[in-house]
Amino acid sequence: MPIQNADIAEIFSRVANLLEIEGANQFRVRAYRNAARTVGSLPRNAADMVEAEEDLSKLPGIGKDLAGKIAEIVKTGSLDQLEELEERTPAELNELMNISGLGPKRVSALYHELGVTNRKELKAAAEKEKIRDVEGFGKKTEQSILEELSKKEEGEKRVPLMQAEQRAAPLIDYLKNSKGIKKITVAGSYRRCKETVGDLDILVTCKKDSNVMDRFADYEDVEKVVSKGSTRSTVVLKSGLQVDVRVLPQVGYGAGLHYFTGSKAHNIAVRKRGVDRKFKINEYGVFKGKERVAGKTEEEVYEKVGLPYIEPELREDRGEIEAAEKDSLPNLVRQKDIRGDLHAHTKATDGQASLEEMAKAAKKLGYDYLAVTDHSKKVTMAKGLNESRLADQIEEIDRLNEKLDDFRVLKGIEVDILEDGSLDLPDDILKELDVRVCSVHYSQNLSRKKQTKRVLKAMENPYFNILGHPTGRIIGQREPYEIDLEEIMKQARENGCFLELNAEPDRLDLTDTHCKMAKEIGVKLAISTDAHSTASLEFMRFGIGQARRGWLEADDVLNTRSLGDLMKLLKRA
DNA sequence: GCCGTTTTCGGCCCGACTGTTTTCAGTCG
Repeated sequence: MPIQNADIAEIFSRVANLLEIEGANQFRVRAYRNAARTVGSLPRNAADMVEAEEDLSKLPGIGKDLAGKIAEIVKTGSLDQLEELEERTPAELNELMNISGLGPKRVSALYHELGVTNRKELKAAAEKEKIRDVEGFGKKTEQSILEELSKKEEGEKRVPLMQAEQRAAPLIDYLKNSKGIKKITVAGSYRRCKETVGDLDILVTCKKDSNVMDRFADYEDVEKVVSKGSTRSTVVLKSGLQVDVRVLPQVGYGAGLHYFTGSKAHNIAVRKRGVDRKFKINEYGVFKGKERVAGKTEEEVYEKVGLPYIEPELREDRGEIEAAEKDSLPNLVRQKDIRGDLHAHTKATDGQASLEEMAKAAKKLGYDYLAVTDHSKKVTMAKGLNESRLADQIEEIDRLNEKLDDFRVLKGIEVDILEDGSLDLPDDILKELDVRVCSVHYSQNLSRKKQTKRVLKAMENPYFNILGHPTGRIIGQREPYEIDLEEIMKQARENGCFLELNAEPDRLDLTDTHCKMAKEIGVKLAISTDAHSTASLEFMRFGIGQARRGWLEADDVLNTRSLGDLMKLLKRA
């Protein structure tokens, strides 16, 4: 299998960690971290770019040296430099860096003073009370290391955005009732609509005598108060989610909001522009010397560094600064651009609501159309439809459409793509439909080559419209299946097919970088909820967030089209 | 290691909180 961008990112990240433990120049370390991030979120395969002999040193933060290293990794699958580093410094130390409270200096000290190289040895050293004797450590640090180690070793503690929403809402309501509260906002990756959220950053402006910090620490769902100060406090909730509250002065609210919305990489890039213009930018404002010259709004902050306002979803330092500079930022798709939903289930298969209930709920959301796309027969677990039951549903939809004003239920199916690339229902029934979402549900573990071939074959069918949940991943539960999306997207564009951005919060399939890839290739996406109930039609907002993170504009999205235009686009050939 | 309407060398974002100190290093975001 060709080297993936994530593999390259992982190697650079390990190099950065080991260099840092060895005490290398911090800016050199940062260069590797930046490279890991840049390559990891590249909308194209770096391996293909190397193959095509493109100049990788044109990428931001990638110079001649790192470009050469990327090529080396692509060609050999490894990096000599990393192997040399690992001969000097145990690779296992990487895992110790993930323990909260341990950074490069402490990991290095533990290794050199006590010979600790992994969690097990660290635990033994802590239990024998050896850590407290190392310079710079003490009893408390030793104790907190033991606490961290006793936690279940979870790789990633990030939670899906929807879960974060559910934790945030009651906490915000509670904090609003503190004394002297003026404004309260959730910033961080939550505001950037990232698919998963590592912690909640809550910003507060309030009067001087507010009790918000005390109240925060007393919140009933708090498991542990990590730190508590007058402007910043951190707790861990019983669910394991970390929450930070920061108190900001009103005059610098925009600067604070900008600062705590991040991303870190975006902030660094903006602050650097500030330095170039002799400004200092921090969470309190934009300063010239000691004088605050801006910061009441985010717009002011951008204006001072010579940029137009940049939407939170774009703030990842993935080219948005450069685009802003050239005044070529995308005009991001909005919820109100969406005219309908193209993937929904009913009671006929595994949905919870009737056809009519689903249609009425969609109409209530202001849509013009809803495609009913129940499963096909292969999905027996969900009582998938065979030819005759689908024919019955088609008639039922005709009858319903006669009753509905200004709204159209589209006849559809979520038809399985079988292992040989054929579709699970014959053409003579598929041709009776308005829209066919084609999905892989079985044989997900084929090789990359076979899986890609399977979907490419399916797209040859003239009734193939939209590839449903294109990678099959379920966040935190199921890895995406191996598939060459770049090739699929190019073929989809040629064949007049589309890909779905499944808005279900545990799927969000495609990712933000996939969306950007689709835009660059020129294939349109359908943002669809895959709703199995009337309530889940509202998952559209998560899909919109993801699409915005992928730089999509209304024109890049299939279901921003009027019914008439949509029907034309769905007719292939 | 990267990068350049101040620069091809000398810079590289900024502040809060904690614990171990006795003025600050380390970590985190």
